[in-house]
Amino acid sequence: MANCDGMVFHTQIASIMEVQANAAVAEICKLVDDDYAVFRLEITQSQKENRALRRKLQLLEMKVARERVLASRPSSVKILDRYRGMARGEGHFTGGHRSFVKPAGLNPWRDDQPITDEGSGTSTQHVIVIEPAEAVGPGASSLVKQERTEGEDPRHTRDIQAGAAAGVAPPVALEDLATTSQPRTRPSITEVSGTLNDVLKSETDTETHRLLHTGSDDGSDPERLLLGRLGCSPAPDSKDLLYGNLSPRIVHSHQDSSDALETGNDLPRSYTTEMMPGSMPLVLETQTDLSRGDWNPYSSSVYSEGCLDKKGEVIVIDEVKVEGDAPLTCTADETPIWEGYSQGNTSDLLHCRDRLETSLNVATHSPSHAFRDHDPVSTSMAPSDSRIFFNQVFNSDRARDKVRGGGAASGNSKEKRFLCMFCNKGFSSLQKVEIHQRVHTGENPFNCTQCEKRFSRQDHLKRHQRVHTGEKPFTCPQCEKRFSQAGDLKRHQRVHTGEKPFSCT
DNA sequence: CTGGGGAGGGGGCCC
DNA sequence: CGGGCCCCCTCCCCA
Repeated sequence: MANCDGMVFHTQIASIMEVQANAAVAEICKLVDDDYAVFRLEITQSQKENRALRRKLQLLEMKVARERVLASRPSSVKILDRYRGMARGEGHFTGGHRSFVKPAGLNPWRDDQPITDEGSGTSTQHVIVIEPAEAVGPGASSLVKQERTEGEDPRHTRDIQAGAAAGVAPPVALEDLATTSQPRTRPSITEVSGTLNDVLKSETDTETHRLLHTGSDDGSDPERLLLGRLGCSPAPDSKDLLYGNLSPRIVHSHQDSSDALETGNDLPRSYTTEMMPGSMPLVLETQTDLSRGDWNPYSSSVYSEGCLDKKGEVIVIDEVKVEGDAPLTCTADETPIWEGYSQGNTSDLLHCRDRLETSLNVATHSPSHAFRDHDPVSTSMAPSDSRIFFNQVFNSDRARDKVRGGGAASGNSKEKRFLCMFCNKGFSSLQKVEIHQRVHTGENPFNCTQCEKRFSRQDHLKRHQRVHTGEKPFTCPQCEKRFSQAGDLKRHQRVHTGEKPFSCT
């Protein structure tokens, strides 16, 4: 019985001890957890303070370094100052700039100063610095970004700078980048932009990619610039239409300076052909250069954009401004009599044209001389010259015939102030040049209701419609034969007269 | 080969 | 100045 009681007693003792032990463990755990939380909080706060102090230290060092550079290299500081202005939204670059990734090792103020969080791995810095570029358009981008990546994130930087250089990305808001950036577990981007306050203000635990983007380099690629918008390819042989010195022709466009430098004097074909209003179809949005006279005041407003040509010599121009005189051009089969003449020199140009007229047996007593002396158009082109250009454009036997013989050779009696924007040929009235330009545009606004044929001129349509009506108003007095065209009758009458005006030489 | 028909492009004149 | 008309030259095609 006593043994039984002892057993019960021991069991109760053990139970009590177990309960007490569990309570003690629980209490200990609770204490540990609380202390741990407190310690973690303190550690976190210390880390924050540590980061803040580090950044302040680095910014002070940056400031010192920048002032040091200011004393030694004013241009660099100018860049930085402009960049700071951009960071504050105070302005924009007036000139072209080119951005590149500056190696971290070349960073004058960040050497050996990687901003790293505690325990982070290797860090790299990508600093994109703005440098002046010679010929980049006003829309050139300016991108200043200092990025610390953990481990590696060079692709991000490359993407940003590539986008900026290619101009594919519009000016990007900082928040947009923040929303698209990958979430991270710790702050990893440090932005160095603008004033010290700006930087300090950016020190938050939120993760942001801050990007200063003041514009897009939308003109870095001349090929895309020229051709992309209108979807046309440059004429593969358009260069063959050109002769002489092309350099005086200047095209202002959004062209990357590097490309321009690479091409050197050998301008892109599309540009050079664009600069030849007399040789190629032109599409100009602006033609305000008075050095060329008041030629073609109409056409520039008619065809504001597009690409067209009868023989596929497609030229597309988007916002070009032409300076200097219109150069003479010549096809390969023409005698390059003006070769060596300096473009842009009016006297040379006129001299050249005199030789042209002489060499082509064009009547030099034509009013084009007086025309040349009094009309500003003369500085660019005379009608007799324009025929040459027309020939160059189409390079066809038909065009050559027009140059050698009749056609427009007879019409210099009136002042031809209206020049075709495609071939520079002069016309006496706006209507005439309008009609003529349909040759180049292929526009046939007059269509026959009977056969769906289309014509560029109303009188041609009317003449054609005699085919359907059977009307033949021209009757031969000798044989009573009837013709629908007066010219046909005249030609026919030579059968009776025996006149053969064309003899083989 | 020649003549004829149809058409394209340009210039001039008149209203 | 624009529209219409006429004239001219030329080319292409066909019978």
